Amino acid sequence: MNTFENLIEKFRNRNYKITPQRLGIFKILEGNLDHPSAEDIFATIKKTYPTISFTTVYKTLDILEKMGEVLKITIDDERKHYDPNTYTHHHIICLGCNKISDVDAESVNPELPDGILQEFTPSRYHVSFYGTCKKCLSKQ
Amino acid sequence: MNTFENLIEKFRNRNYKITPQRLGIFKILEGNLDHPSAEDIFATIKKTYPTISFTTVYKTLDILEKMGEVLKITIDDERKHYDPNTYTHHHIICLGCNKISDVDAESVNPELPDGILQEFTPSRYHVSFYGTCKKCLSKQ
DNA sequence: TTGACAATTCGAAATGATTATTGTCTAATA
DNA sequence: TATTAGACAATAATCATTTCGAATTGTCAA
Repeated sequence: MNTFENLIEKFRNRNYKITPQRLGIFKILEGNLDHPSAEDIFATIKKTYPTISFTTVYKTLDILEKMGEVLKITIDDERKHYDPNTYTHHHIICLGCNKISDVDAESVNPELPDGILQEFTPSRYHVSFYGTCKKCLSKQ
Repeated sequence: MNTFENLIEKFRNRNYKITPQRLGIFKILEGNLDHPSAEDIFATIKKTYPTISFTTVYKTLDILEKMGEVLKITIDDERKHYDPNTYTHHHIICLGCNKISDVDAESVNPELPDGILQEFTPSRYHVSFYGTCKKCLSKQ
């Protein structure tokens, strides 16, 4: 995702107001590799703005998603996660601790068979790898 | 997934009772390539068993999932879908009509870079291709 | 700097998917 | 036949997410 300043600029251009709550959310997301859920973000920002509401968090994330500045990822059964890294990339999910990590796109190269390409025009794809991380493996 | 008869056998072996409701659900799932949601299944079986409850549908699907006879797929933001095809395979999702279709696994071969393989042991993976199907493409 | 106004906030209540609980019924077994 | 475990439907509960209305606050032009 863009830098903090970049996002402010983009919000201004679209006539979205810059509020301290939104700045707080931008700050949490900037460079964040943890794939936080809405609740994670809410919990974090509550430390700085104890009065912020869940609604504000959801609305801001919604705007960011529609602007293409964050990805809403649907790989967890329980809740959605947000990823400020909008470059094409993939995820590995540890079935032990549920931690989600990034995988660069270049190395992963799934292919669609010709037969399907005649019926379907792909615009993007996403790969989810499920398995066990080193830490969880050693615990077993 | 197994055939209808096969499932009955497996249920018997685990001392799960064979009820007409469950048979109805088995029948709906057998060979089903539509990736129905719990609600889809509920709506269909309601035609045969108007008194069946949502709970029964969820419980049966839950048992089937735990037995490894159906996959619960989490690619739709809104709800979960169930897939009786438990062989490793992938999905294409049309962004126009939301239709989900299968892609055989053999042709798709995503790879994890070595660096990650040292930190993470994958057990399975799933690829979601997003795009537009022929029908929706012609409508544009 | 101020004032007006639309955008934004908050909190409560609503929603929709899913899960848990409960009392009743049924079928298998002793 | 009596006992009992499991399955049923209905209902209530839960949990993430959305919606709503009223109060508040950035923003911009005067």
